[in-house]
Amino acid sequence: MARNITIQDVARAAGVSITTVSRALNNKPDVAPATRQRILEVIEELGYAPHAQAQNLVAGKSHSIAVLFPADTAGFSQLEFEFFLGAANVFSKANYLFNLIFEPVSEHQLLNLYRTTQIDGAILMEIHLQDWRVDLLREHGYPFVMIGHCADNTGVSYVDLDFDAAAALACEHLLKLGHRSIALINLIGQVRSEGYGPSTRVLQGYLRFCQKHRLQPIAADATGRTEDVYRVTSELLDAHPDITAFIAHHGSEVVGITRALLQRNLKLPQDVSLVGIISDKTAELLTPPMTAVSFPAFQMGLRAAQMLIAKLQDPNYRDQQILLKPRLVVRESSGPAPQRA
Amino acid sequence: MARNITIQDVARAAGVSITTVSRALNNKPDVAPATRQRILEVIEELGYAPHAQAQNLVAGKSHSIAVLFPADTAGFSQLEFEFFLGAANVFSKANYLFNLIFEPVSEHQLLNLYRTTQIDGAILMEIHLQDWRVDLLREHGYPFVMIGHCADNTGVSYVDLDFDAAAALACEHLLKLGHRSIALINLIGQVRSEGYGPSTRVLQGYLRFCQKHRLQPIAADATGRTEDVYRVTSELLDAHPDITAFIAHHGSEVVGITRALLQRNLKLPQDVSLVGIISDKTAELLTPPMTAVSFPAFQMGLRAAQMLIAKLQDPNYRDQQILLKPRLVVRESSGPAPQRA
DNA sequence: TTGTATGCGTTATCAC
DNA sequence: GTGATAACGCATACAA
Repeated sequence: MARNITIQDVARAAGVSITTVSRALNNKPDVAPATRQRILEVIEELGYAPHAQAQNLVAGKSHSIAVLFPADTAGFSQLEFEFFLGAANVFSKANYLFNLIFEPVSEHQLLNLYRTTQIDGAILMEIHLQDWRVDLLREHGYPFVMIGHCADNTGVSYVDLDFDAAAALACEHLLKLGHRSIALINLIGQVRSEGYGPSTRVLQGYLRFCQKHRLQPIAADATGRTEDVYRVTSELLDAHPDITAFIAHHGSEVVGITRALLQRNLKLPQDVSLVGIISDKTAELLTPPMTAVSFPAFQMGLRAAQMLIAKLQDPNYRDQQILLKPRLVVRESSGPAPQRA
Repeated sequence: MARNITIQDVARAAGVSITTVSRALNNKPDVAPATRQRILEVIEELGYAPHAQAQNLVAGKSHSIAVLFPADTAGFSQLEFEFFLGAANVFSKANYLFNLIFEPVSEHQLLNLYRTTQIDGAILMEIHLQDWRVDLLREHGYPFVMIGHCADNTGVSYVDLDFDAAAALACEHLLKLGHRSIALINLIGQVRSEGYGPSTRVLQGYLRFCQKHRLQPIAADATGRTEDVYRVTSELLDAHPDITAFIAHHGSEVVGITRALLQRNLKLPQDVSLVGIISDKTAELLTPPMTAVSFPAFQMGLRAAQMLIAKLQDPNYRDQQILLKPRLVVRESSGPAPQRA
């Protein structure tokens, strides 16, 4: 691997100063057409490309952003991938490098990402109602955007799905089908611990719906681990034989739930209905295709990235807080409530 | 957001020169314990962290690598995510930034990633038998590692699954169960075009197996799009009513195949067996859980990253070419061949 | 043990 | 139009 060509080499070869090369490179005026032409030819010939780090050093920017997605290895899935695709799409077009950070970061590490100018901004995922990362970055004035939202969102931008409404939407669909014993398996994991936004809001929406329609709430927590979901589902079925429907908060729960149903010879959707909050892709992958509140992860990643770029580049940017209305897609995992004894 | 603290500020506050600060920072000898102590205190107090870009500029490195995964939006799935997780795991520990590039790059763009020192190295995915990216980088001597492998792999490092053997393994399992009309739906897409490594090798392994055991090969190509797979599957079933088993090259095919079976009221595994080459996670998500050759994506991402780091840091590094032996996990989508008329 | 001076590859500010 | 020259923040050879 040969030494990298520098602007010096180009200048020398073109018989001009580096200043002029720089000007030609950055499409500045005040360069004679003939000179510019010659310089561009030399650049082409030498295969020169400006040293990004040096440019960044002068500009005081890194042209690189990070997506902080602390991954509970149990919980990853199709969904997160769609977030990344959406975001990467935008960043690549805006000429930003897109860094993915799966490891949970410490306070120190998070600040240092900015201080060292490794990143210009960040997208935070897996947001909790009280999230120290948000408080920290807000306090220091470092640019970031959330996928998700906190209890207190003053002065920050975010895009999130309205999980409260999503739960209600799923319940409503089931209620219309005649279900009155609807169980919710909620997601609480290692990363997604107590106070994890979506879990809290799904539960809230569910409980509110039950209260409003005088249904008995039947809810339980589980991690994304299949065995755990399986166990919790089984316990619920034991304790509440009248259950005719389940709501699955997350794709990772589906296996455990269906396995528990299968073991009791309960069929979807004849004996039990199941409604999820998952991506369309995943919903269609399942058998039967799953009735679900669409999780528009690609769009959310896209929007978040756009917001971050605007925040970094537009001095007049005003924070946006986008709460997406949920949309239900009826497929084949839900049906009329069965008549039981 | 306050201006960043620099080594100058630290030097001033500690009453020493920047050289001494630099020494203390990098754990060099020749710093009086008392001085070092004082400097570290100042650093702590000021919240100083060295400017990564400036360090990189001096060092001539970027401490950042890219994973090039040209994503056919149709084809993404669980699998790819596991690659990333495995790789990111290694990079984060080695203190490298992990860039994900989904957009297909041009020759120019690829070279420029290195020339501009945006990256020190790359992991190439979606490798074709003849892959211009590989030729280009090899020719220029830029460090990279492949997940996958080409026809000609001289002088490069890679990790790949032995797809040829994987196909044979799947066939063998089916043959033992009495199946003699085994159909293969192979994957050819936009990104995964003609000459895509895994597709070619799966087909090869399949054809060889058929020849060896005097089975009639029944193969067809399909993109990852569900409708396409569905159509192809249906056509195969029409043309070959004797088919009792399918091999699915990739997770994205499963929906289309099962849908076609469902429509004909063919049940898994009683009427038809289905064996995939997919990640364990995906296999277990399906109903029935799918008999499959495990795709150890996490491990492959991990190994590739380790190889790349070694290549970047160890001057004596010798290229490794790792072809993983496939492993079959029998689940519930395969069973004895049915007796037909 | 510590400090001075130079260079990494750019861009920007000034002269010419 | 063009070219010296000083930054950007750091590491390092060399001096002291």
